Amino acid sequence: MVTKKGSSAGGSDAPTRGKDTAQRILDVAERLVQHRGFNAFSYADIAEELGITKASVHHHFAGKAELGEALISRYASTFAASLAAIDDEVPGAPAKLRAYTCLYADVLRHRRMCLCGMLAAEYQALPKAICDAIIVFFEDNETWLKGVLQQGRAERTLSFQGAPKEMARVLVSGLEGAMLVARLHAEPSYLQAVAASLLAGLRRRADEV
Amino acid sequence: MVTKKGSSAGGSDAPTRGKDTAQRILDVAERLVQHRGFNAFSYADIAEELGITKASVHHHFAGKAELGEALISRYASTFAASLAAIDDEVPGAPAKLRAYTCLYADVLRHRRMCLCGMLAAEYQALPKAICDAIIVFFEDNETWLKGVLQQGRAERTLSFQGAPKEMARVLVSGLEGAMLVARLHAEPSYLQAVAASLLAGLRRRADEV
DNA sequence: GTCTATAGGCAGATAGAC
DNA sequence: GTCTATCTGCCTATAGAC
Repeated sequence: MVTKKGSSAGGSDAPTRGKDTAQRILDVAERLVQHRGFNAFSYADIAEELGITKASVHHHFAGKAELGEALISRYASTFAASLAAIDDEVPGAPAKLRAYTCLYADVLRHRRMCLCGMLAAEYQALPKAICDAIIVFFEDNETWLKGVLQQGRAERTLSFQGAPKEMARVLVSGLEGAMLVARLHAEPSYLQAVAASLLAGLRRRADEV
Repeated sequence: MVTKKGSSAGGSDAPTRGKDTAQRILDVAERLVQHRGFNAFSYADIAEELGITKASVHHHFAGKAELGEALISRYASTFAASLAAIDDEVPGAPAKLRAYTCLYADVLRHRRMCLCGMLAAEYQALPKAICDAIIVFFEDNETWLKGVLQQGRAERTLSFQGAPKEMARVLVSGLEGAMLVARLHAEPSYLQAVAASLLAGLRRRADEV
């Protein structure tokens, strides 16, 4: 069979061109997990969509647990890179928070749940290695947000009660929950509106209308 | 307290005494769904725990879809009764909101996710009838919260920017997301702290410390 | 790296005896 | 209402040819 390894740009929505098989498997598996959950997709689903066999999938990822680990590892890396990019390119705590909420909106764009939010729901039914990785993901998010919130307080561009750590948890919870509920609705603006309300609560008094 | 315990939501972990088999099946199934998700438990799990056979479970609930519908129906009824009890017994919008957050805390007590929050995650992998019921559950919650928020504005006991409907969505999202993330942590206070922060943002200026 | 073929198990579900 | 027995199908996973 002729393998088509064209040079088309690897967009995240038509992800099966111009990448090696392992990456294509991860692309499909990621979408399936984000849509249905880890326990509601199979190797057969992946194989059928890519036009290969289940055995080929096993060649790249020995078992479902290993596939799950690879999935969350890649997702966490991408997310961490996005946070680093915000740190580098976006000045000011309020703008950083807005950029952070946009990361969530991007994930939700195709009715996907946050991969780690989905896995968090299924936590008690997942392999141990995956559970550990989920916890690290949320700790990293909390830590990054805590830093931005501290920066905002120091810059006097953000105003909020309580510890930065607590407010970081409010933001993570609010955004993950908004994704969860938004997927039930037809309106794509659900998450954006909740995010805007959450951030509005962090504005300085002087900025309030 | 407002909680009307005795049947399901936030119920004990040994709910199998003094009830008929159908209710015991629902008790076990509910806990399994809240812990693992709808697609990560089986009739065999239920049968084994109750000391009966899979066939007996099928006698009471013909298929998994029907079981799921019964599950969400009972859960929504219990939740609606709790909201009605708050309306009847708790005066003042701020106290009503605190009582509302306690409903979530009760569910989380045994590391359970909100049944409908869990099903919301699995939305794209569930039977249609269940999907419809989930949407109604969240609409009802939003509507009830909107009413309380309107009351609080009228009473001048709550102060917040934006429409009550938007703020209702912030609260639902924040609490569901907090449950989702809290289950990863050892600390049982995670949800309580997030809930307190959310409600703190609704206090009147005069009430702020 | 991909395939065919298959193992071994568990899933949801049903028939019919008691 | 509960049981035993069974069906059918899908699941994860593996062996071995090409």
